[in-house]
Amino acid sequence: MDIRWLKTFVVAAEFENLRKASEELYLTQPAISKHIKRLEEHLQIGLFERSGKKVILTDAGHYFLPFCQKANFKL
Amino acid sequence: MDIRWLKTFVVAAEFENLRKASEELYLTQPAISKHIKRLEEHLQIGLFERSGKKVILTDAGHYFLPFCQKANFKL
DNA sequence: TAAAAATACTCCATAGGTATTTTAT
DNA sequence: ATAAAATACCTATGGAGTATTTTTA
Repeated sequence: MDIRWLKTFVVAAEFENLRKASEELYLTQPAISKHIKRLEEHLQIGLFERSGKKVILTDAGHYFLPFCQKANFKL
Repeated sequence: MDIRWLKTFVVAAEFENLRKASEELYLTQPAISKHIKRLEEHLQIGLFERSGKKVILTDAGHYFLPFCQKANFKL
């Protein structure tokens, strides 16, 4: 698992908007989608609820977020 | 950067022996060598001193190890 | 000379991109 | 209609393996 997936998750969760996250991280929107998807698969947890063009944190996502923020990814 | 590189570093550092680390992690010895090499490149820090068939932690490696052990890699 | 690490190579998986499609507003 | 996310496809990189070479103890 790539540590950058976590950074992507944090930014995406803070914006609750993948396109904005992609700009923040200098990546494309599809790249962000894939990071999130692979993180969810890896953890076997749904982090975002998709309802069309909205993306909102699930309960699990809310639980996981501060843990990731704290880790801070200085590596 | 793959989070498994860190796990590999911890095990390799504890054994100071890449072959043993490879057995512990169910990987091959060349795979371990590459993990370490890429982690060093990524961090731009030498973690092990190579003197032929010995592999010993550098000062930086000693400094970095407890940080990685603490992180624990539950993800 | 035996054992440990590094290197060369091959194969396959995945990261990231562009282009496109889907869908909710 | 517009804008956001997902999907399809492509290329390049990297991960892990086997086989081999290097090195020193």
